[in-house]
Amino acid sequence: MPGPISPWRVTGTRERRRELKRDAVILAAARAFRARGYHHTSLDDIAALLHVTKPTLYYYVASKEEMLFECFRAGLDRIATACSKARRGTASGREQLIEVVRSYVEAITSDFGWCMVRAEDQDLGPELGARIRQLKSEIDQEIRRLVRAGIADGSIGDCDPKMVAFALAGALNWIPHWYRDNASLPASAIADRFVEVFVHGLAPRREGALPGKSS
Amino acid sequence: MPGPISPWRVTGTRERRRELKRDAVILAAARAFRARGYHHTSLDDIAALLHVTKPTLYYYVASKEEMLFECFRAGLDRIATACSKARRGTASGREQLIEVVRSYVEAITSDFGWCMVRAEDQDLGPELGARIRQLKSEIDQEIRRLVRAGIADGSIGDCDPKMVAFALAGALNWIPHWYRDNASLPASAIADRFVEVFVHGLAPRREGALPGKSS
Amino acid sequence: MPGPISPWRVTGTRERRRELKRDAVILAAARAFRARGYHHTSLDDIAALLHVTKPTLYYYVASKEEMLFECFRAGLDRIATACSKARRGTASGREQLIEVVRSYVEAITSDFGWCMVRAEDQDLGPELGARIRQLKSEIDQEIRRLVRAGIADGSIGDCDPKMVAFALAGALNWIPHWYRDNASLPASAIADRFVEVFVHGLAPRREGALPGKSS
Amino acid sequence: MPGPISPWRVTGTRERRRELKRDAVILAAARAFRARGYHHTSLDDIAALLHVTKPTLYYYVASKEEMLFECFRAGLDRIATACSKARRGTASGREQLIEVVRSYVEAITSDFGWCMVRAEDQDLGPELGARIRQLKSEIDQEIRRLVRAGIADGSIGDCDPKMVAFALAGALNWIPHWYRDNASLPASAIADRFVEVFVHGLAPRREGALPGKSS
DNA sequence: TATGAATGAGTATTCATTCAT
DNA sequence: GATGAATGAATACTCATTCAT
Repeated sequence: MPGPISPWRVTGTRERRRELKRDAVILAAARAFRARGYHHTSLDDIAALLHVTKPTLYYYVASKEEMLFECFRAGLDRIATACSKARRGTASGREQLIEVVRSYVEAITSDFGWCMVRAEDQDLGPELGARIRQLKSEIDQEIRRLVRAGIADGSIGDCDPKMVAFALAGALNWIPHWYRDNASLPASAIADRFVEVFVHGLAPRREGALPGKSS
Repeated sequence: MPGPISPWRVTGTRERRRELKRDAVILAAARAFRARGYHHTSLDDIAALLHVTKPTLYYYVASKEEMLFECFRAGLDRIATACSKARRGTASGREQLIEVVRSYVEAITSDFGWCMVRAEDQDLGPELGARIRQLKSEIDQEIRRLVRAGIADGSIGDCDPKMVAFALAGALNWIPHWYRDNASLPASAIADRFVEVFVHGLAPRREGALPGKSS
Repeated sequence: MPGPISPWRVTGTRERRRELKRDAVILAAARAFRARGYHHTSLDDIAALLHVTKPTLYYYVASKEEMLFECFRAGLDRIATACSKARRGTASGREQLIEVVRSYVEAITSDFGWCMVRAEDQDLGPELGARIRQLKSEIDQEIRRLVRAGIADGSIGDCDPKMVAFALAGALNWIPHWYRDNASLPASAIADRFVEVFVHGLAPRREGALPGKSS
Repeated sequence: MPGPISPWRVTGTRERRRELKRDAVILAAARAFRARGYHHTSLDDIAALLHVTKPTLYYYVASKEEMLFECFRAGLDRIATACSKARRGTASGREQLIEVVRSYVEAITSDFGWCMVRAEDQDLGPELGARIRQLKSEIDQEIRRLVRAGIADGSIGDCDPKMVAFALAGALNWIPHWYRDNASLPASAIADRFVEVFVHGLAPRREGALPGKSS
């Protein structure tokens, strides 16, 4: 996943080349932000990662703020996609929720995961800040919806959907705080453990208890 | 909890007054950081909150970094206290863990909660940064220990203590992201819901299942 | 020697232009330091001299300290060059020493003379401070060497080379304290007088020795 | 000469006690300035040397500037005294000049020597700055006068009194740059060497020449 | 006398951003 | 497309100085 990211010197249609480079800028930004934090990352740092000079960045991006926004969005989009994909299925609310968790873990361990949860929307102006908050809210609502669906179809026990969504999202969003690319469990294993906890809880399961689908 | 915080013009022994003022500086910093973010808070902002001039802050604190450190510490100390208090009991691992969760929620919804989890230790020099990381690690270890104790005494089912600790801490640490002093459930209620989820999971409980302590 | 020093708006290769501008920054700093003293000179002052804004200075120089260092070095280099040039000759030790004095006076009446002797190496960090002290020491050693050479070849009478070097260097280094570009003797005349004093002393020269009324 | 300098806790008439303390403040300042440089010495530093707090200093001295002024003056006074003392004698100009040199060396190796020559009158306001410049000028004039007297009475050869005064003062004033209390020759020995150089010059003395008082 | 507390004024440094080339 | 050069704005920190007690 790391590797060289500078597509300067690349071929394709003008349009395509430009797009590739812009993506590379965003990705480099995401990595730098993750490594040093947004405020401790200067545009020079990012430019250096791309073997380019600072003003060049402005050819692809309007401002540092926009970089952050795009990083946010890249991360949030993955989650949102995960959510809507899960919803298209016909499985029970619980099964759909589990599916979302799996995709969520996958997404949040990516390069953009850090930005998604650690970057502060304080750093975005009111305009972009509002858009990000909107995206975050949609994901939140989606999770609550799934919980409610589960309660409705009997696959989830009685609970407070809002708090459950907060607890679940919190556990997932916290991953970038401790996840290390090379030193942590693979995303799928993390997801397994999380599903286990959230589905069955910590209380010991008694004989003949729920035939959960824990892997 | 908010209210006036400036103890300028207050009485008491010199020692005591100085201590009060220093605490007020830290608290004002914590609130400002929570409201605007660390990097968007200037010392002038904090000074203004206290109706004092900037250099006065330096009379009580060595640097902006030290302010952040003290905020960190104020929050972490509460959690650490909660942990060690819980451990002193003779209850089962699970009961102790639940107790920690309750105190944790109480602590993290305080003014210092935000700093504790959102402030980046990137902003601390190597010296102070290391100390914070140490404190955080201790809390993490403590939680894992309780999980293991619960597994050992049978009050907690088989699980991966490390991942469980991450999930639990994540859910708890995420609280400052959504908690609003006046608009959210009271801390005790949040704790109840969280305990419910983490102890019993989302799967519907079968008749006559665990006699949990759900409220 | 004063004259306009801002090469902003000048031509040449990019490399060359940059070099010229950096030199201009150093020179402007030297003049400002000489006029107002290091600590009373703000970067704004220097920037104003160059009709440039403050951050521009940082494009050419890393810090105010570096400016001072370069001023130091510019002056010391001239002296060092004078010393080594003199030594290459085959003249007697005394003649070489006299040659050094002439070049020394020339150098120390330059714009950088003041920095060389009046700026305190206290103002340089340990790193740069050490380098400056090293350069100063080399010049000192060089002068002592010439004195010793003179004693050896008989062109200089018996004396304490170290103290002679101190006396000589002191007289020369003091020049910036009283020298005024427009109001003092030209450098060569100053050198003549100094050579006269140091070579023959104050005692009247006469056929058959002085009827000194030595105590 | 170093030793403890704080006379707080001392007896005597009120007047006398105050005077002693003021002197101690000036001396502490002189030492601090010599050790760290004027601009790198804070009033806290000086107060600490005296085991006193900063505002206390203001009870004895009007400002940091005044401290510097008094240090200047303390040094210059010693020189001036040396000059006028020498002049009272009936010896030849040369002998009087030699006497001045001896006293000068004695004075300039004192704690105040550094301030006298290294402190910049830039740091004094126009008022005090002018007074210092006046004092310095008087000493300069005095030396020139002695040189002229020597020329007149035949004890000094033909020369440019102004340049000779500059050379001589330079050599003497430079002493604080290299003099170390514990590691250099004693003042009297330094004076001997300097007198030797300035009286007889570096040129080897011819047979039967001056029966100088070389050590 | 001495001090704890407070402050006003000043300054080096950083960095996102712009623009002529 | 890309860059060298320049800048405006912002901010942490220092310190001499004052004053009520």
